[in-house]
Amino acid sequence: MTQPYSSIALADPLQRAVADMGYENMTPIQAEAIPVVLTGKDVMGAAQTGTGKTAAFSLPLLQRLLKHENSSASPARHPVRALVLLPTRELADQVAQQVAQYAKYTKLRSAVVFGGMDMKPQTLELKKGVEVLVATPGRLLDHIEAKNAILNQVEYVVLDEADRMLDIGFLPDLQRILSYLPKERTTLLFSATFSPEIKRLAKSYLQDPVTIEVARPNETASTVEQRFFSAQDDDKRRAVRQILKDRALKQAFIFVNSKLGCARLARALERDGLKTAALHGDKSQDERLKALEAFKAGEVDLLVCTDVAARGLDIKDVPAVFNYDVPFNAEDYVHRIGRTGRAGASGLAVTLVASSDARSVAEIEKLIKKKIEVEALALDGERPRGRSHDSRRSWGDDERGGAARRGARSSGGSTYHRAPTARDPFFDRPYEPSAAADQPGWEAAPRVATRAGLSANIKPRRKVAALFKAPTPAAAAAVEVTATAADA
DNA sequence: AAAAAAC
Repeated sequence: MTQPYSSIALADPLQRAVADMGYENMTPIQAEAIPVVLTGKDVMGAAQTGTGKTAAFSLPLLQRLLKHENSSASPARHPVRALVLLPTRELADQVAQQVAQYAKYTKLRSAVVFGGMDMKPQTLELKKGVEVLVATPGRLLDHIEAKNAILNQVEYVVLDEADRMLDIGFLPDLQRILSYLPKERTTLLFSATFSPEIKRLAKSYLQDPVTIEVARPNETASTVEQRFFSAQDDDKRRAVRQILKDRALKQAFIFVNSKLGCARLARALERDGLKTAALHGDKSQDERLKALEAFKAGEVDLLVCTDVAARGLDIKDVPAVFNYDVPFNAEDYVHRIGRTGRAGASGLAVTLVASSDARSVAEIEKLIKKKIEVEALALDGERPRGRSHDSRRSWGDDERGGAARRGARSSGGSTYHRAPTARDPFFDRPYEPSAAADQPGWEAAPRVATRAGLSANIKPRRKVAALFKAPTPAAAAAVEVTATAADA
Protein backbone atom coordinates (compact mmCIF):
# COMPACT_ATOMS: atom_id res chain seq x y z
CA MET A 1 0.00 0.00 0.00
CA THR A 2 2.80 2.40 0.81
CA GLN A 3 4.34 3.88 -2.27
CA PRO A 4 7.72 5.58 -2.30
CA TYR A 5 8.18 8.88 -4.11
CA SER A 6 10.86 7.18 -6.17
CA SER A 7 8.15 5.08 -7.82
CA ILE A 8 6.60 8.06 -9.57
CA ALA A 9 7.70 10.19 -12.48
CA LEU A 10 9.21 13.09 -10.64
CA ALA A 11 12.40 14.65 -11.93
CA ASP A 12 15.63 14.06 -10.08
CA PRO A 13 15.89 17.54 -8.52
CA LEU A 14 12.46 17.08 -6.97
CA GLN A 15 13.27 13.56 -5.76
CA ARG A 16 16.42 14.87 -4.12
CA ALA A 17 14.54 17.67 -2.39
CA VAL A 18 11.99 15.21 -1.05
CA ALA A 19 14.74 12.90 0.17
CA ASP A 20 16.45 15.84 1.88
CA MET A 21 13.31 16.43 3.85
CA GLY A 22 13.42 12.86 5.04
CA TYR A 23 10.32 11.67 3.21
CA GLU A 24 10.20 8.23 1.65
CA ASN A 25 6.63 7.18 1.20
CA MET A 26 3.76 9.17 -0.15
CA THR A 27 0.70 9.81 1.96
CA PRO A 28 -2.60 8.60 0.48
CA ILE A 29 -3.57 12.03 -0.84
CA GLN A 30 -0.17 12.33 -2.47
CA ALA A 31 -0.35 8.88 -4.02
CA GLU A 32 -3.75 9.74 -5.47
CA ALA A 33 -3.26 13.36 -6.44
CA ILE A 34 0.28 13.47 -7.82
CA PRO A 35 -0.37 11.27 -10.87
CA VAL A 36 -3.55 13.17 -11.65
CA VAL A 37 -1.97 16.62 -11.32
CA LEU A 38 0.85 15.37 -13.55
CA THR A 39 -1.71 14.87 -16.32
CA GLY A 40 -2.61 18.55 -16.13
CA LYS A 41 -6.25 17.95 -15.36
CA ASP A 42 -8.31 20.07 -12.98
CA VAL A 43 -8.58 18.55 -9.53
CA MET A 44 -10.89 18.84 -6.60
CA GLY A 45 -9.11 17.23 -3.68
CA ALA A 46 -10.46 16.46 -0.23
CA ALA A 47 -8.18 14.97 2.37
CA GLN A 48 -7.98 15.10 6.10
CA THR A 49 -5.92 17.75 7.80
CA GLY A 50 -2.26 17.01 8.35
CA THR A 51 -1.87 14.50 5.55
CA GLY A 52 0.47 16.29 3.21
CA LYS A 53 -1.76 18.19 0.82
CA THR A 54 0.87 20.82 0.11
CA ALA A 55 3.31 18.31 -1.34
CA ALA A 56 0.42 16.65 -3.14
CA PHE A 57 0.01 19.67 -5.40
CA SER A 58 3.46 21.32 -5.18
CA LEU A 59 5.52 18.41 -6.42
CA PRO A 60 3.56 17.58 -9.57
CA LEU A 61 3.08 21.27 -10.26
CA LEU A 62 6.82 21.90 -10.16
CA GLN A 63 7.31 18.83 -12.31
CA ARG A 64 4.95 20.24 -14.93
CA LEU A 65 6.73 23.58 -14.86
CA LEU A 66 10.08 21.83 -15.30
CA LYS A 67 8.85 19.84 -18.21
CA HIS A 68 7.83 22.90 -20.12
CA GLU A 69 10.75 24.98 -18.97
CA ASN A 70 11.53 26.10 -22.49
CA SER A 71 8.07 27.24 -23.31
CA SER A 72 7.32 29.99 -25.75
CA ALA A 73 7.19 32.57 -22.99
CA SER A 74 9.90 35.13 -23.34
CA PRO A 75 12.48 34.50 -20.62
CA ALA A 76 13.01 38.22 -20.25
CA ARG A 77 9.45 38.70 -19.07
CA HIS A 78 9.54 35.94 -16.47
CA PRO A 79 5.81 35.53 -16.28
CA VAL A 80 4.20 33.93 -13.26
CA ARG A 81 3.30 30.41 -14.34
CA ALA A 82 1.73 29.03 -11.18
CA LEU A 83 -0.31 30.85 -8.58
CA VAL A 84 -1.11 29.43 -5.14
CA LEU A 85 -3.74 31.30 -3.11
CA LEU A 86 -4.34 30.95 0.62
CA PRO A 87 -6.71 32.51 3.13
CA THR A 88 -4.23 33.64 5.79
CA ARG A 89 -0.80 35.23 5.77
CA GLU A 90 0.81 32.66 8.00
CA LEU A 91 -0.40 29.90 5.78
CA ALA A 92 0.92 31.66 2.69
CA ASP A 93 4.27 31.97 4.42
CA GLN A 94 4.30 28.30 5.37
CA VAL A 95 3.30 27.02 1.95
CA ALA A 96 5.82 29.29 0.26
CA GLN A 97 8.57 27.87 2.43
CA GLN A 98 7.59 24.35 1.48
CA VAL A 99 7.42 25.16 -2.20
CA ALA A 100 10.85 26.75 -1.99
CA GLN A 101 12.18 23.59 -0.34
CA TYR A 102 10.79 21.36 -3.05
CA ALA A 103 12.10 23.66 -5.76
CA LYS A 104 15.54 24.21 -4.31
CA TYR A 105 17.40 22.03 -6.83
CA THR A 106 15.52 23.45 -9.79
CA LYS A 107 15.87 26.78 -11.55
CA LEU A 108 12.26 27.59 -10.80
CA ARG A 109 11.88 30.61 -8.58
CA SER A 110 9.13 31.10 -6.07
CA ALA A 111 8.02 34.06 -4.00
CA VAL A 112 5.34 34.91 -1.52
CA VAL A 113 3.32 38.09 -1.11
CA PHE A 114 0.90 38.86 1.71
CA GLY A 115 -0.37 41.90 3.57
CA GLY A 116 0.99 43.55 6.68
CA MET A 117 4.49 43.63 5.22
CA ASP A 118 6.32 46.26 3.21
CA MET A 119 5.35 46.20 -0.45
CA LYS A 120 8.83 47.10 -1.72
CA PRO A 121 10.79 43.90 -1.10
CA GLN A 122 7.89 41.93 -2.57
CA THR A 123 7.81 44.19 -5.60
CA LEU A 124 11.55 43.78 -6.10
CA GLU A 125 11.24 40.03 -5.92
CA LEU A 126 8.39 40.01 -8.42
CA LYS A 127 10.30 42.20 -10.85
CA LYS A 128 13.24 39.83 -10.82
CA GLY A 129 10.92 37.15 -12.10
CA VAL A 130 9.05 34.38 -10.37
CA GLU A 131 7.54 31.19 -11.78
CA VAL A 132 5.60 30.17 -8.69
CA LEU A 133 3.80 32.85 -6.73
CA VAL A 134 2.20 32.14 -3.38
CA ALA A 135 -0.16 34.83 -2.09
CA THR A 136 -3.09 36.01 -0.05
CA PRO A 137 -5.79 37.69 -2.13
CA GLY A 138 -5.72 41.33 -0.96
CA ARG A 139 -2.03 41.93 -1.36
CA LEU A 140 -1.93 40.09 -4.64
CA LEU A 141 -4.57 42.46 -6.02
CA ASP A 142 -2.41 45.37 -4.89
CA HIS A 143 0.51 43.97 -6.84
CA ILE A 144 -1.63 43.25 -9.85
CA GLU A 145 -2.95 46.80 -9.89
CA ALA A 146 0.55 48.18 -9.46
CA LYS A 147 1.51 46.00 -12.44
CA ASN A 148 4.12 44.26 -10.35
CA ALA A 149 2.68 40.88 -11.12
CA ILE A 150 1.69 39.87 -14.61
CA LEU A 151 -0.69 36.97 -14.44
CA ASN A 152 -1.82 36.63 -18.03
CA GLN A 153 0.41 33.62 -18.59
CA VAL A 154 -0.52 31.63 -15.52
CA GLU A 155 -0.83 27.96 -16.33
CA TYR A 156 -1.83 26.66 -12.89
CA VAL A 157 -3.93 28.06 -10.08
CA VAL A 158 -4.16 26.34 -6.73
CA LEU A 159 -6.79 27.29 -4.21
CA ASP A 160 -5.68 25.79 -0.94
CA GLU A 161 -8.32 25.74 1.79
CA ALA A 162 -10.58 26.07 -1.21
CA ASP A 163 -13.85 26.13 0.68
CA ARG A 164 -12.67 29.16 2.60
CA MET A 165 -11.39 30.87 -0.53
CA LEU A 166 -14.80 30.41 -2.09
CA ASP A 167 -16.82 31.67 0.84
CA ILE A 168 -18.47 34.99 0.59
CA GLY A 169 -15.79 36.87 2.50
CA PHE A 170 -13.16 36.00 -0.08
CA LEU A 171 -15.15 35.40 -3.23
CA PRO A 172 -15.20 38.96 -4.61
CA ASP A 173 -11.40 39.26 -4.36
CA LEU A 174 -10.93 35.78 -5.70
CA GLN A 175 -13.09 36.48 -8.71
CA ARG A 176 -11.20 39.63 -9.50
CA ILE A 177 -7.93 37.73 -9.36
CA LEU A 178 -9.26 34.96 -11.56
CA SER A 179 -10.40 37.54 -14.08
CA TYR A 180 -6.73 38.41 -14.71
CA LEU A 181 -5.82 34.81 -15.49
CA PRO A 182 -6.04 33.04 -18.83
CA LYS A 183 -9.18 30.95 -19.25
CA GLU A 184 -7.04 28.13 -20.56
CA ARG A 185 -5.34 26.83 -17.41
CA THR A 186 -5.32 24.09 -14.83
CA THR A 187 -7.18 24.75 -11.59
CA LEU A 188 -6.58 22.75 -8.44
CA LEU A 189 -8.79 22.98 -5.36
CA PHE A 190 -7.85 21.40 -2.05
CA SER A 191 -9.47 21.35 1.35
CA ALA A 192 -10.27 19.09 4.27
CA THR A 193 -13.84 20.32 4.31
CA PHE A 194 -16.35 20.88 1.54
CA SER A 195 -19.99 21.65 2.18
CA PRO A 196 -22.27 20.46 -0.63
CA GLU A 197 -22.96 24.03 -1.72
CA ILE A 198 -19.32 25.06 -1.79
CA LYS A 199 -18.56 21.88 -3.66
CA ARG A 200 -21.12 22.82 -6.26
CA LEU A 201 -19.79 26.36 -6.49
CA ALA A 202 -16.24 25.01 -6.71
CA LYS A 203 -17.14 22.78 -9.63
CA SER A 204 -18.27 25.79 -11.60
CA TYR A 205 -14.65 26.95 -11.58
CA LEU A 206 -13.31 23.64 -12.81
CA GLN A 207 -13.27 22.03 -16.21
CA ASP A 208 -13.94 18.33 -16.29
CA PRO A 209 -12.34 17.91 -12.86
CA VAL A 210 -11.05 14.76 -11.29
CA THR A 211 -12.38 14.43 -7.75
CA ILE A 212 -10.00 12.94 -5.25
CA GLU A 213 -11.27 12.00 -1.84
CA VAL A 214 -8.97 9.90 0.27
CA ALA A 215 -11.17 10.28 3.28
CA ARG A 216 -14.76 11.24 3.70
CA PRO A 217 -14.84 15.03 3.57
CA ASN A 218 -15.09 16.68 6.97
CA GLU A 219 -13.73 13.59 8.61
CA THR A 220 -11.60 14.13 11.67
CA ALA A 221 -8.37 12.22 12.14
CA SER A 222 -8.66 9.04 14.15
CA THR A 223 -5.41 9.99 15.86
CA VAL A 224 -7.15 12.84 17.66
CA GLU A 225 -8.96 12.06 20.88
CA GLN A 226 -11.96 14.36 20.94
CA ARG A 227 -13.48 15.31 24.27
CA PHE A 228 -16.26 17.71 25.12
CA PHE A 229 -16.66 19.11 28.61
CA SER A 230 -19.42 21.16 30.04
CA ALA A 231 -17.94 24.41 31.37
CA GLN A 232 -19.50 27.80 31.87
CA ASP A 233 -17.48 30.91 31.11
CA ASP A 234 -16.39 31.47 34.69
CA ASP A 235 -14.91 28.00 34.94
CA LYS A 236 -13.28 27.68 31.55
CA ARG A 237 -9.89 29.03 32.47
CA ARG A 238 -9.63 26.75 35.46
CA ALA A 239 -10.76 23.86 33.31
CA VAL A 240 -7.98 24.54 30.81
CA ARG A 241 -5.35 24.77 33.50
CA GLN A 242 -6.54 21.58 35.15
CA ILE A 243 -6.61 19.56 31.95
CA LEU A 244 -3.17 20.84 30.98
CA LYS A 245 -1.91 19.66 34.35
CA ASP A 246 -3.80 16.35 34.52
CA ARG A 247 -2.73 15.30 31.07
CA ALA A 248 0.76 16.74 31.49
CA LEU A 249 0.39 18.70 28.26
CA LYS A 250 3.44 20.64 27.30
CA GLN A 251 1.89 22.79 24.62
CA ALA A 252 -1.51 23.62 23.19
CA PHE A 253 -3.43 25.79 20.76
CA ILE A 254 -6.31 27.53 22.52
CA PHE A 255 -8.98 28.75 20.13
CA VAL A 256 -11.22 31.66 21.00
CA ASN A 257 -13.99 33.10 18.83
CA SER A 258 -13.13 36.79 19.00
CA LYS A 259 -10.00 38.89 18.78
CA LEU A 260 -10.83 40.71 22.00
CA GLY A 261 -11.50 37.46 23.83
CA CYS A 262 -8.23 36.14 22.48
CA ALA A 263 -6.21 39.06 23.81
CA ARG A 264 -7.95 38.92 27.17
CA LEU A 265 -7.52 35.21 27.66
CA ALA A 266 -3.87 35.39 26.69
CA ARG A 267 -3.28 38.08 29.30
CA ALA A 268 -5.18 36.14 31.96
CA LEU A 269 -3.29 32.91 31.33
CA GLU A 270 -0.04 34.83 31.39
CA ARG A 271 -1.07 36.19 34.80
CA ASP A 272 -1.75 32.61 35.84
CA GLY A 273 1.92 32.00 35.21
CA LEU A 274 1.66 30.19 31.90
CA LYS A 275 3.92 31.06 29.01
CA THR A 276 1.47 32.38 26.46
CA ALA A 277 1.40 34.12 23.10
CA ALA A 278 -1.63 35.55 21.34
CA LEU A 279 -2.27 35.30 17.62
CA HIS A 280 -5.13 37.22 16.01
CA GLY A 281 -5.82 39.62 13.19
CA ASP A 282 -5.56 42.82 15.20
CA LYS A 283 -1.91 42.18 15.92
CA SER A 284 0.78 43.52 13.68
CA GLN A 285 2.17 41.06 11.20
CA ASP A 286 5.46 41.23 13.00
CA GLU A 287 3.79 40.21 16.27
CA ARG A 288 1.84 37.47 14.52
CA LEU A 289 4.92 35.89 13.01
CA LYS A 290 6.81 36.24 16.27
CA ALA A 291 4.02 34.56 18.25
CA LEU A 292 4.05 31.62 15.87
CA GLU A 293 7.83 31.37 15.89
CA ALA A 294 7.92 31.48 19.69
CA PHE A 295 5.40 28.66 19.84
CA LYS A 296 7.29 26.60 17.27
CA ALA A 297 10.52 27.13 19.18
CA GLY A 298 8.88 26.04 22.42
CA GLU A 299 9.46 29.41 24.02
CA VAL A 300 5.77 29.67 24.76
CA ASP A 301 3.52 26.80 25.77
CA LEU A 302 0.12 28.17 24.88
CA LEU A 303 -0.86 29.81 21.64
CA VAL A 304 -4.13 31.60 22.23
CA CYS A 305 -5.61 32.30 18.82
CA THR A 306 -8.62 33.11 16.70
CA ASP A 307 -9.57 31.16 13.61
CA VAL A 308 -6.73 32.89 11.80
CA ALA A 309 -4.78 29.86 13.05
CA ALA A 310 -7.51 27.30 12.44
CA ARG A 311 -6.44 26.17 9.01
CA GLY A 312 -3.40 24.53 7.60
CA LEU A 313 -0.72 25.57 10.05
CA ASP A 314 1.67 22.68 10.30
CA ILE A 315 3.50 22.63 13.59
CA LYS A 316 5.13 19.42 14.64
CA ASP A 317 3.94 17.53 17.68
CA VAL A 318 1.33 19.89 19.05
CA PRO A 319 -0.15 17.63 21.72
CA ALA A 320 -3.46 19.38 22.21
CA VAL A 321 -6.03 21.82 20.91
CA PHE A 322 -8.55 23.52 23.15
CA ASN A 323 -11.73 25.05 21.86
CA TYR A 324 -12.14 27.57 24.64
CA ASP A 325 -15.13 28.73 22.64
CA VAL A 326 -17.11 26.36 20.48
CA PRO A 327 -16.55 27.56 16.90
CA PHE A 328 -19.50 29.11 15.11
CA ASN A 329 -18.89 27.04 12.04
CA ALA A 330 -18.70 23.31 12.30
CA GLU A 331 -16.13 23.22 9.49
CA ASP A 332 -13.84 25.36 11.61
CA TYR A 333 -14.02 22.72 14.32
CA VAL A 334 -12.57 20.18 11.89
CA HIS A 335 -9.78 22.54 10.91
CA ARG A 336 -8.98 23.67 14.45
CA ILE A 337 -8.54 20.19 15.83
CA GLY A 338 -6.49 19.36 12.75
CA ARG A 339 -3.64 21.36 14.32
CA THR A 340 -2.98 18.35 16.52
CA GLY A 341 -2.60 14.68 15.69
CA ARG A 342 -0.76 15.51 12.49
CA ALA A 343 1.17 13.07 10.33
CA GLY A 344 0.02 10.10 12.36
CA ALA A 345 0.94 11.52 15.76
CA SER A 346 -1.63 11.36 18.52
CA GLY A 347 -3.42 14.43 19.74
CA LEU A 348 -6.07 15.61 22.13
CA ALA A 349 -8.87 18.01 21.26
CA VAL A 350 -10.83 19.44 24.16
CA THR A 351 -13.92 21.51 23.56
CA LEU A 352 -15.44 23.49 26.41
CA VAL A 353 -19.17 23.66 26.02
CA ALA A 354 -21.28 26.33 27.69
CA SER A 355 -25.04 26.00 27.91
CA SER A 356 -25.56 28.38 25.00
CA ASP A 357 -23.48 26.19 22.67
CA ALA A 358 -26.00 23.38 22.17
CA ARG A 359 -26.78 24.30 18.62
CA SER A 360 -23.15 24.62 17.58
CA VAL A 361 -22.30 21.27 19.13
CA ALA A 362 -25.20 19.68 17.29
CA GLU A 363 -23.82 21.10 14.05
CA ILE A 364 -20.41 19.65 14.75
CA GLU A 365 -21.88 16.27 15.54
CA LYS A 366 -23.79 16.28 12.30
CA LEU A 367 -20.77 17.34 10.28
CA ILE A 368 -18.21 14.91 11.66
CA LYS A 369 -20.77 12.12 11.89
CA LYS A 370 -19.57 11.11 15.31
CA LYS A 371 -21.61 10.91 18.46
CA ILE A 372 -20.65 13.68 20.83
CA GLU A 373 -20.95 13.13 24.53
CA VAL A 374 -20.58 16.22 26.63
CA GLU A 375 -18.97 15.18 29.86
CA ALA A 376 -18.93 16.80 33.23
CA LEU A 377 -15.52 17.91 34.37
CA ALA A 378 -14.86 17.79 38.08
CA LEU A 379 -12.69 20.75 38.87
CA ASP A 380 -10.21 20.52 41.68
CA GLY A 381 -10.51 22.86 44.64
CA GLU A 382 -13.66 24.61 45.73
CA ARG A 383 -16.86 23.54 44.16
CA PRO A 384 -18.24 25.72 41.46
CA ARG A 385 -20.69 28.45 42.27
CA GLY A 386 -24.38 28.29 42.09
CA ARG A 387 -25.15 24.66 41.61
CA SER A 388 -23.93 23.12 44.84
CA HIS A 389 -27.37 22.67 46.29
CA ASP A 390 -28.37 20.06 43.77
CA SER A 391 -26.40 16.86 44.03
CA ARG A 392 -28.07 15.44 40.96
CA ARG A 393 -26.04 17.81 38.85
CA SER A 394 -22.46 17.22 37.96
CA TRP A 395 -21.12 20.53 39.18
CA GLY A 396 -23.09 20.10 42.37
CA ASP A 397 -21.51 16.87 43.54
CA ASP A 398 -20.35 17.58 47.04
CA GLU A 399 -16.68 17.81 47.71
CA ARG A 400 -16.55 14.41 49.31
CA GLY A 401 -17.97 12.82 46.18
CA GLY A 402 -15.62 14.78 44.02
CA ALA A 403 -12.65 13.81 46.11
CA ALA A 404 -13.64 10.15 46.03
CA ARG A 405 -13.90 10.24 42.30
CA ARG A 406 -10.60 11.95 41.93
CA GLY A 407 -9.04 9.29 44.09
CA ALA A 408 -10.49 6.60 41.87
CA ARG A 409 -9.27 8.43 38.84
CA SER A 410 -5.70 8.82 39.92
CA SER A 411 -5.39 5.12 40.65
CA GLY A 412 -7.13 4.15 37.43
CA GLY A 413 -4.86 6.20 35.25
CA SER A 414 -7.61 7.86 33.30
CA THR A 415 -7.73 11.54 33.91
CA TYR A 416 -11.38 12.06 33.23
CA HIS A 417 -14.41 10.34 34.43
CA ARG A 418 -17.57 10.16 32.47
CA ALA A 419 -20.58 10.98 34.54
CA PRO A 420 -23.52 10.31 32.29
CA THR A 421 -25.96 10.00 35.15
CA ALA A 422 -24.83 13.17 36.84
CA ARG A 423 -24.74 15.59 34.00
CA ASP A 424 -25.90 19.10 33.78
CA PRO A 425 -29.62 18.75 33.05
CA PHE A 426 -28.98 20.74 29.92
CA PHE A 427 -27.07 17.82 28.55
CA ASP A 428 -29.26 15.05 29.87
CA ARG A 429 -30.74 14.59 26.48
CA PRO A 430 -28.55 13.41 23.65
CA TYR A 431 -27.76 16.01 21.05
CA GLU A 432 -30.28 16.15 18.29
CA PRO A 433 -29.22 18.07 15.25
CA SER A 434 -31.50 21.06 15.08
CA ALA A 435 -34.16 21.33 12.42
CA ALA A 436 -32.23 24.14 10.76
CA ALA A 437 -29.22 21.89 10.48
CA ASP A 438 -31.21 19.58 8.28
CA GLN A 439 -31.76 22.27 5.72
CA PRO A 440 -29.39 21.83 2.83
CA GLY A 441 -26.75 24.47 2.93
CA TRP A 442 -27.22 25.47 6.50
CA GLU A 443 -23.62 24.88 7.32
CA ALA A 444 -22.61 27.19 4.54
CA ALA A 445 -24.64 30.14 5.71
CA PRO A 446 -23.06 33.20 4.13
CA ARG A 447 -20.97 35.33 6.35
CA VAL A 448 -20.22 38.98 6.50
CA ALA A 449 -18.75 40.53 3.39
CA THR A 450 -16.87 43.33 5.06
CA ARG A 451 -15.04 44.66 2.09
CA ALA A 452 -18.20 44.76 0.12
CA GLY A 453 -19.73 46.86 2.85
CA LEU A 454 -22.44 44.52 4.07
CA SER A 455 -22.49 44.28 7.79
CA ALA A 456 -24.55 41.30 8.83
CA ASN A 457 -25.47 37.83 7.79
CA ILE A 458 -27.02 38.39 4.46
CA LYS A 459 -30.78 38.33 4.37
CA PRO A 460 -32.21 39.60 1.11
CA ARG A 461 -31.27 37.36 -1.73
CA ARG A 462 -30.98 40.30 -4.09
CA LYS A 463 -28.05 41.67 -2.15
CA VAL A 464 -26.13 38.45 -2.53
CA ALA A 465 -26.78 38.35 -6.21
CA ALA A 466 -25.67 41.93 -6.56
CA LEU A 467 -22.57 41.35 -4.51
CA PHE A 468 -20.75 39.39 -7.11
CA LYS A 469 -21.26 38.08 -10.53
CA ALA A 470 -20.95 34.35 -10.55
CA PRO A 471 -18.93 33.10 -13.49
CA THR A 472 -21.55 30.61 -14.64
CA PRO A 473 -25.24 30.00 -14.10
CA ALA A 474 -24.31 26.96 -12.02
CA ALA A 475 -22.30 29.12 -9.66
CA ALA A 476 -25.11 31.62 -9.43
CA ALA A 477 -27.48 28.80 -8.56
CA ALA A 478 -25.18 27.54 -5.85
CA VAL A 479 -25.05 30.99 -4.34
CA GLU A 480 -28.81 31.34 -4.47
CA VAL A 481 -29.26 28.07 -2.62
CA THR A 482 -26.86 29.20 0.08
CA ALA A 483 -28.64 32.49 0.54
CA THR A 484 -32.05 30.89 0.66
CA ALA A 485 -30.95 28.41 3.27
CA ALA A 486 -29.62 31.24 5.39
CA ASP A 487 -32.94 32.95 5.19
CA ALA A 488 -34.75 29.92 6.49
C1' DA B 1 -23.13 36.24 17.66
C1' DA B 2 -16.78 36.34 14.45
C1' DA B 3 -12.54 36.04 11.67
C1' DA B 4 -10.03 36.57 7.61
C1' DA B 5 -8.02 39.39 3.54
C1' DA B 6 -5.29 45.84 1.33
C1' DC B 7 -3.74 50.40 2.24
